Amino acid sequence: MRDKKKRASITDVAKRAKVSITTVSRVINSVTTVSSRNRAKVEEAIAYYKFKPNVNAQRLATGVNNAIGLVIPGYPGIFYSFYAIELIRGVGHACETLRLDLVFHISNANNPINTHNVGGVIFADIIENHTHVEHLVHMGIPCVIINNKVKDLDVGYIAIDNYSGGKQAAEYLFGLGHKKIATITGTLTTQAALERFNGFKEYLDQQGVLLPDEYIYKGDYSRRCARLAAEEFFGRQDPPTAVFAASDEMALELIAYLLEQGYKVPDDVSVIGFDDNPACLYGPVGLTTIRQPLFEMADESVRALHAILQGKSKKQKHKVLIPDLVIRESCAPHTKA
Amino acid sequence: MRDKKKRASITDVAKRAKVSITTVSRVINSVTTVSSRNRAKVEEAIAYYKFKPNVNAQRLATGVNNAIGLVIPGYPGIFYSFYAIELIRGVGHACETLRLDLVFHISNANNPINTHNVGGVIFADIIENHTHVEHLVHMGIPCVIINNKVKDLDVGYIAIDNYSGGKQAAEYLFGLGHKKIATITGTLTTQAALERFNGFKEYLDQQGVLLPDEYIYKGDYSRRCARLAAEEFFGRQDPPTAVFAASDEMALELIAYLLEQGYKVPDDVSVIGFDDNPACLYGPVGLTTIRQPLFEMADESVRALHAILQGKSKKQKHKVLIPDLVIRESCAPHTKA
DNA sequence: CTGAAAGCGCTAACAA
DNA sequence: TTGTTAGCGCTTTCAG
Repeated sequence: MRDKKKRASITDVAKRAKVSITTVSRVINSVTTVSSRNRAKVEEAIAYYKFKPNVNAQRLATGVNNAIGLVIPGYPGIFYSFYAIELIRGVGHACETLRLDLVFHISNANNPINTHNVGGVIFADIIENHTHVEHLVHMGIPCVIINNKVKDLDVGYIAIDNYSGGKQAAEYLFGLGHKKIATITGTLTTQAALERFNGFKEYLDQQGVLLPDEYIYKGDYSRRCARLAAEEFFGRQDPPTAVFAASDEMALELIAYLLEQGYKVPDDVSVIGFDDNPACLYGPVGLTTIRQPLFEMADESVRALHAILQGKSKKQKHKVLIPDLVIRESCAPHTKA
Repeated sequence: MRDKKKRASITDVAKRAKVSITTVSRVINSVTTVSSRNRAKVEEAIAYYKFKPNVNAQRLATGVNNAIGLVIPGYPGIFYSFYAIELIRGVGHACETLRLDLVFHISNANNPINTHNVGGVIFADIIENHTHVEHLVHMGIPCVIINNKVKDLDVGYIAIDNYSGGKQAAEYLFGLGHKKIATITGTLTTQAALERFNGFKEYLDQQGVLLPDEYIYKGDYSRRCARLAAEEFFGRQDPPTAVFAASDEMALELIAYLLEQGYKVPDDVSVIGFDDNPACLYGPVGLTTIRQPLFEMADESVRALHAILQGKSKKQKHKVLIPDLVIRESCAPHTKA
C-alpha cells in the first residue's frame, strides 16, 4: 500500500538539519568525515522524524542485498524434525547477529518459490530442489547447501560426514559385543540418510556381521515409523540385541515401546540414536547417540554466505564436519550367550 | 556485493525486443494493453535473459512492500515448542500461497530487531516486545499479534479463547467424576497461559472443587518441568486422580513418567493436554486434549495483514477462536471411592 | 496501443 | 569536510 502519512525521507532530514542529503547519508552509514556539529544536527533531525532509511532504495542504489533466503523443503512433518528446527534456529540466530534479513521459504515441488530479492540462498536440504539451485547459480546468486555435498554445481556446502556417523554407531555397538544389530534408517532418498546407513552397514560387513533385511527398517525419521519398526523387530522370534536409529526421535519412540513391552534398556536391548537432540535428555534412559552439530552447520553456512555477500570471499566454501559419539546410558555390553 | 555479471535489466529486455521499457513493464505486470506481437517479442527476450524484475526497484517505485515480518520470541526452547513451530509453518504456508516474502526475526530483549523493509509485522507473541510494537505502530507499519489480545494499541490480533480452553478441560475432568485434579501450567507470564489457568481454576472453584497449591505446578511447557511436576504430584501421599497439562508435550512426558512408575493411564490417572499436537498421536495412549487451531491462527493473521497491505481493508482485524475438546483415550471416569 | 520522461530514496564519484 | 550530480531498475502519468 502507499503509505498514507509518508515516512520521512532523507530529504526531509537534510532540510531540517540544513545540510545536504549526502551528509545525512554519511551519518547513516557512519562515515567519519562529518563534522561533529553537522552530525549532531543530523542526528537530531533523524530522531525528530524517527527516520529509518528506506531499505529498498539502499539496496537499489548499492546493489548489495543484505537479505538471505532459507529454503526448507515443504514435505509434511519437516517442521517436527529436530533437524529442520535446529537449522532454522541456527540460521536465524546467525542472521540476527550479522544483521542480515532472513527470508524464509518453504519449498514445494509444484509451487516453485521466488527467491529473488535476496543476496544469497541457503538450502536446508536439496530434495526436489536441484533445478531451483541450478537456476539461482545461473543467475549469479550464491547458494550454500546444508548437508548435501553437491559437486556438480558451483555452490558452497556445509555438511557432516554421515558415513562416519553411521560407522561410529556400528563400531560402538560392535565393540560392545553385539552381533544381532538392527537399524531404523532415515529417509533414504536423502544423501544424508543414505550415507549414514551405508557407513553403518559397511562397517558391519567388514567385521563379518550380517545385517539381514529383516533387521533393516526403512524409516522416515518419524516416531510413527519407529513404532512400526519396533513392532516388527520385536514381534519376531529372533529380535536384535541392539538397534541403531537414524534419529533420536525414533530412538526415543523405540525405547518407549521397549519399556512398555517390559524390556529393559539397556540391559535387554541397547539403543543408539543420531542427532543429540536435547529434548531426549529427560526421558527415562539417557540416550547414547551420535552428535550432529546442526546449529553450527547452520551458523557456518550463514557466515559463508555473508563472506561472499561482503565480497570478503570469492570462492564457495566446502566444509564437512565430523559427528561424534555421545555416550550416555542406553547401550550396554552384550553379555548373554 | 555487486553482481559480477550483472543481471539483465528491463532495459536489456526492451532493447532485445525493440520496444520501450514501458512496454516491458506492462507485460511484467500483465497489463492487457499490449499488442500480442509485442508481447511475444518481450516474452522471448525475457526468456532469453531469464529476466527477473528487481524487487527492490519495484518496491521503491511503487511504494508497496510485499514482505511481512514474523517476530518469534527468542527465549531458549521456543523452537522446540509445538506452538512456535505451528505458527511458523502456518505463516510460512500462507505467505507462500499469497506470494509474500516472509522475513523472519528472532526477537531478543537486548538485541532489538530491525523489522524495517517489510510492509507489516506479525508477532507470534508479545513478551518483551510491547515497546517494539508501539514503535512500529507509530511508524505506520501495520501489526498483527497472535494469541495476545492487545487492546491498548492500534493493532490486529488473532487469538484463541484460552479461558474457555482451560474451562473445558476442567469441565470434562469434573464431569468424569474427578475431584482430585492437578495442573501443570504453561509460562504464566504470558497472557495465554494465564487465561488458560484461570479458566481451569475458576470453573473448578465454581463447582466447589478445591485446587490446592500442591496441585498447581507452574511450568514452562517443557518436558523437563513436566517430569518435575510429575515427581512432585506423585511423590506425595495423596496424588491426584487427574491432571491437566497446559501442553501436549507436557502431558506426554507426564504419561511417560506414569507408565514408568507402573501407573495405568487412564485407569489410575486421567491426563488431558492442550494443543492437539499430532506428534502425540503415536504414543502408548491416545491423548485427550484441547485443540488449539494454531495453524489457522497463523493463516488468518497473514491474511489480515495482506488485506491491509493490499488496501482492501483499512481497519485492524480482531478475532478470537474457540478451542475444542478432542476426546481420545487418556481420560476415564473416576470410579474408586 | 506505445513511448518519453519524471520520479521513488538512497549512494557514490567527483568537485569544491 | 561538504555538496552536486548522476544513476540504481522500475512504475506511472501523460502525450501521441
